[in-house]
Amino acid sequence: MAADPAPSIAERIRRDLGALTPNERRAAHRLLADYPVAGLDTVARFGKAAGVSGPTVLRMIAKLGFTSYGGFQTALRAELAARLETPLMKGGNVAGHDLLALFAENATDNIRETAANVARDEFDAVVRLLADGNRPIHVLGGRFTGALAEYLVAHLRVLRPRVRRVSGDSLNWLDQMLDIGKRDAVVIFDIRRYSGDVAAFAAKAAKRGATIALFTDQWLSPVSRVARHVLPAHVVAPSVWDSSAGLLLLIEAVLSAVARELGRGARDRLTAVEQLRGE
Amino acid sequence: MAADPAPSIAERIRRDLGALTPNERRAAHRLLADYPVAGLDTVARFGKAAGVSGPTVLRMIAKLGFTSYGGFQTALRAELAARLETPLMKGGNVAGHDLLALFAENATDNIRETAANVARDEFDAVVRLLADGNRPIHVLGGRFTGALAEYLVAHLRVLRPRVRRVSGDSLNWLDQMLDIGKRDAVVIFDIRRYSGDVAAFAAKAAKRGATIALFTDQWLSPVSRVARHVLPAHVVAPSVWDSSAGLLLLIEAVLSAVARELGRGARDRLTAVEQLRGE
DNA sequence: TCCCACCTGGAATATACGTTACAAGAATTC
DNA sequence: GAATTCTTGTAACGTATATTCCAGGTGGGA
Repeated sequence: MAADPAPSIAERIRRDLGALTPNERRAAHRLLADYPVAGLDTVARFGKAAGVSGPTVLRMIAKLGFTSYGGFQTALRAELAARLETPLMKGGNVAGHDLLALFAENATDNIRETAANVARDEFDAVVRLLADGNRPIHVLGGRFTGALAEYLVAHLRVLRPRVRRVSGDSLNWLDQMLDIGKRDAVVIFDIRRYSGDVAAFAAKAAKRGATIALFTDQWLSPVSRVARHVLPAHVVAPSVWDSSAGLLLLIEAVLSAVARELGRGARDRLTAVEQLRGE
Repeated sequence: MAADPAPSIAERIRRDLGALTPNERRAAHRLLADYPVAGLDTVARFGKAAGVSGPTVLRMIAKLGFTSYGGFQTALRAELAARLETPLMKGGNVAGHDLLALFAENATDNIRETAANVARDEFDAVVRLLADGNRPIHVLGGRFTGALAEYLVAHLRVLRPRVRRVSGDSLNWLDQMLDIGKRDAVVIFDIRRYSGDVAAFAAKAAKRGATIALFTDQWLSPVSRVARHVLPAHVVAPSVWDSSAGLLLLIEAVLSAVARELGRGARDRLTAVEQLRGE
């Protein structure tokens, strides 16, 4: 009930995320995505789950201010105990059998969780990346996330030039890979079940030196291992499929922030586009 | 979600409590009292907290059917992860009112308003329309809503045949109009600023006798005049553009309802598709 | 009262684990 | 393009930990 005065470990991670090295950040993301269970495992298994080595995990822990892994785990356990103490029954089922109301409730949960778990540094970094008008942007989505990729592209194109959606089937992707180099940014959408094709594309792009930003679910697509920035959304839904509400939140918030970052330049461009359309 | 079929560790303890020796029982009670955190500590500390020795703890664990303390802890962690998966604020509230939090709040508002204002009869009618597998479906979106159209199509295609997205620019639409007749259903996405092209397409399709379902904003696109069913969403956002969160809610809820309506048929189709993909 | 079966914890042991040192590689700066 | 700093994983190390063994203790039955 009462907000703890001392910053929780999760908060500390989000705050210090900027001071971490890329692989350390990967480990931190893994912890946030599977919080706090991932941290209760052994160093070796924790590292393996995050795709980094044990020492990297320990360095991450050290930068958070813990002198030993044991102390870190003790803190996690204490936090967990405090949390589990308060009954976690979330207010009884108000939804009843109204499907729409049920979905609305679920979507708001996902959105709240997503907003709470995204590291602000990562968010800002992605915004800066997309707001760099000189840097070419390539956006790729999977089967269902392709629509989200299109959503992002349709809006981003209005704000800035050099935005391209990587489209067609996976065989054509490779052709489009030729244009990707060190200065390019690649935005990937990938939620479970993760697409092998998308992961392969991301890996190749990373190898070519491109900066990769990943929109994924809370369990993190394997692409997270090669991604420079990761924005995880909660996606669980009472349905056959997961819900994209959290991802959409991230996209819309990023777009708005990019527009603000670009300022007047984007506005001019926006009105110019409108004018062209009007004719 | 679904209650796990395997008995939880806590249940196992309660069941086997009679078979335990007095001190083993003390350890078991300690675990139940501080579940599952106590069991994630070291054997020595666990024992000390319960007032018994390490070996006693291990014998207790062994009687529960675990061959090693490590295995026991792994089981506890797995159980904990499953339990925490259900929405539950991770790591407390995020400090400060940042952009993401602002958007999250706004999105939840939109979603709540949308759910409150959609007529349930209309919702059900749209679901029945889309669940009619014999009726061809044509889906059309505007510049920004095109992505939402694609989202709907990508999912609906898995559930049923005869789903087509009306794509390309507005000149090509007319060609695709030829296939549309009295038995066809046309799904239109249109939010402000409303597209004249889309409205024209909808009017023509209506004239040909097609049944039109419209996803729009709270002020209603002019298409609503020719539409048979209208689902309005709230879209206001603190940004350059409106938010599609409410529309996405409607889409996902409709999809889930259609899946339920189609029942086993859709499931079979869904698994068949997955199998094809697997090859 | 003695005996026996069963608990129980202390101490020894083997192992898994956290930790540290180091060298190779990547990124950055001049 | 070269030099330097930063980043990262491998391998060796020492320690904390789980595990085993055994002796002391306890309670119940003849």
